[in-house]
Amino acid sequence: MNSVTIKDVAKKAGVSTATVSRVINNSPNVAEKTRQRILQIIENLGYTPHYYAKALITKKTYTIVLVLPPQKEFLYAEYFHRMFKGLSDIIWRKNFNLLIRQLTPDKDCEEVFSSLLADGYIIVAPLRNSEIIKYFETVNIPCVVINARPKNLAWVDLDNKKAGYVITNYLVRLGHRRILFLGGYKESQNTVDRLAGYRLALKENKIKFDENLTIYANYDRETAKRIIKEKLLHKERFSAVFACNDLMAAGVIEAVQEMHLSVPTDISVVGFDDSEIAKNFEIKITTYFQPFEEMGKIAAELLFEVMRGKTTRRQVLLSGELVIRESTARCNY
Amino acid sequence: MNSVTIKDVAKKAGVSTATVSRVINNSPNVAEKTRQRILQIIENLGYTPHYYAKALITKKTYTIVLVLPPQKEFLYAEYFHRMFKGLSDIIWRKNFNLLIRQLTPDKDCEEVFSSLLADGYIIVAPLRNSEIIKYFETVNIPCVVINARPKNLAWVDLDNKKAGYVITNYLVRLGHRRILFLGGYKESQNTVDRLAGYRLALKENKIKFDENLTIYANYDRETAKRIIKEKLLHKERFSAVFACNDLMAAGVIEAVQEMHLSVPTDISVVGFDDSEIAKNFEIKITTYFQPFEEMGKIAAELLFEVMRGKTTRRQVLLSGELVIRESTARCNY
DNA sequence: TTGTAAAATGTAAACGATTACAGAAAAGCA
DNA sequence: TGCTTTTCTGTAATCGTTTACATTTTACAA
Repeated sequence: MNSVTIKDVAKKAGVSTATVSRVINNSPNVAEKTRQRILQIIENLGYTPHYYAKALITKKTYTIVLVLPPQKEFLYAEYFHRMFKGLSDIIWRKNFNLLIRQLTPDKDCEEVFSSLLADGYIIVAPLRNSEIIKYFETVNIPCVVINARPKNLAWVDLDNKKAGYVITNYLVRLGHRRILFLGGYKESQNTVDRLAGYRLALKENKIKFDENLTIYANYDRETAKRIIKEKLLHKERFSAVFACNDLMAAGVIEAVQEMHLSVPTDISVVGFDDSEIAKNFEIKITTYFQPFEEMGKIAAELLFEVMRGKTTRRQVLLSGELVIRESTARCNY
Repeated sequence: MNSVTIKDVAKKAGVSTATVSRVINNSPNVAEKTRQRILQIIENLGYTPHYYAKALITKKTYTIVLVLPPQKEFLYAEYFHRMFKGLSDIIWRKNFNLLIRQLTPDKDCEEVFSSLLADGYIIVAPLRNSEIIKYFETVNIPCVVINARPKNLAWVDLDNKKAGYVITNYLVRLGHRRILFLGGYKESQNTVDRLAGYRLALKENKIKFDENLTIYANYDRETAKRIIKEKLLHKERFSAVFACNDLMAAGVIEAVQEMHLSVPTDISVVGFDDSEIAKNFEIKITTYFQPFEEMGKIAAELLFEVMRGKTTRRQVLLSGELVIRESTARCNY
């Protein structure tokens, strides 16, 4: 590999490695003439310091690890990519390296991390009761969590309750009273919080909460489709669906259409995320924009703050925005 | 960070660091009793070897660098994610680290790489005349290139000429004779090769190549839309469009519809990539599936072969597959 | 010219591991 | 028992840097 070392440079320049090291690190105490000469030699030899050797002694790796949750689909998910864009921008701009690691369900996290040297960690959407969070809560290594809110760590997250509230309120103002809440996983914190917002909005509008109108489809399009079809078959009455992602919203629309009803005339549908499918589906889907890119960006910035020791637990709650498209309309009964 | 070192273990066990090192590395020459005792102590102390120190001496980093081209949009692109999935699967399974780096237009590549120690590199879609390729062609560091075909390096790529041929042939067999070729960038090798396939198919079918039917829209949806509208306004005659990605195909469909024509009745449209938009667009788009995930997977496997010194320039050409959906039909005039 | 302070450079230990070589302990054998 | 062979363990150099401290060189004043 890169086999020219500081010693080669030193020898060629007729100085000690210490001096070379000093010019590399811009130490002030080195004669201008020497500095120029050494710089020239470095250039000629094509020398670059050995990252690991340097890290070994300075204990700075200039590496950030991005830790992803173990779900297989995660790497395909659009929100991940948008977040990644935000993150990487900041990290690369600072000339840090970015190392990615997806957790596996089996592997003990400590084993993975203690051998994965880095200056900081960004942990994305950890599972509930995830080992990693516990690990980072104890070890005092700089880290920032995205989409989870551990008490003692820095994090950035979407205000899901507010989002649920905004969406529901919007539908209510369109005249809808029987709004079906279509969650992801029942235990997913995102879903739980959005449901809370949904219920709050209902309450404020004096609409009674109906348990039959809360169902879960694991963020999966096909599941959503199946469930909604069943509901319609069983004559469950609702005039609007609030789906916890756009994929499920698409499934809902398909289901409605296959039951010979129409969106939005008969049933209004709202998605979540503002992903590509919402923009391009045959009926453009009304949805709630999540600022993923900004989340990534903020997480990275926050991490650098944590690494500088400025803070260890600044916690940032972001808002998204309702994007109204074609899948929602006034309730007409 | 992880501050328990091999010395701590050695001291606690009352042996030398050499012995501890031997048990860590499963050297056979260590008494079973000692091994067990040391293993126990390692466990208790939560010791893990320092990655960088180890790398420094063994010259193995267990790290692969994924090098991305400098286009900003790249990180958003769906094909990147699919590829990434294929890659990362293999790399993580082998317990290697995956480091991602996007090139910047300004930064000199050598500077970036010589300080970025790793065992191997995967270079994705390098720009024509890219510095990196030249660099890797000279330095003899294990690497594999995706979507480019440098003579002296290992690579994996799609057979774009064949793809162009297959698509064009399909359209011809539907009765289309005036097929508009909508390329990405004029200089992009992908576009060039697909165009070659297109021309070959025309030739074999005795259809004269018409220069006016070859245009470029930079892989951009809006540009495609604008250009097609213009063509239609100027009464350019064509019954089918072969677009070099699905995004442009979507733009084409929009243009056609806005000119009060219909897809596929009046004009057939074929996209490329088989991305989400092709599956979900209001008219499901006929397209050419690119096996991105497989490409990533093969690239990673190939890289490991190269690293083992088995080969340095195995070159793999993959085929995709035509996916017929709703945007194409028989030519009816 | 000499003395002193400041600036430049060198020496050597350290970072946390591995490993060739040497030395000690154990085992095998007569 | 003593000698040889095998197995186990320790010593110390090494990887490529940085940096505290020591030393040399330079600059300047008297």
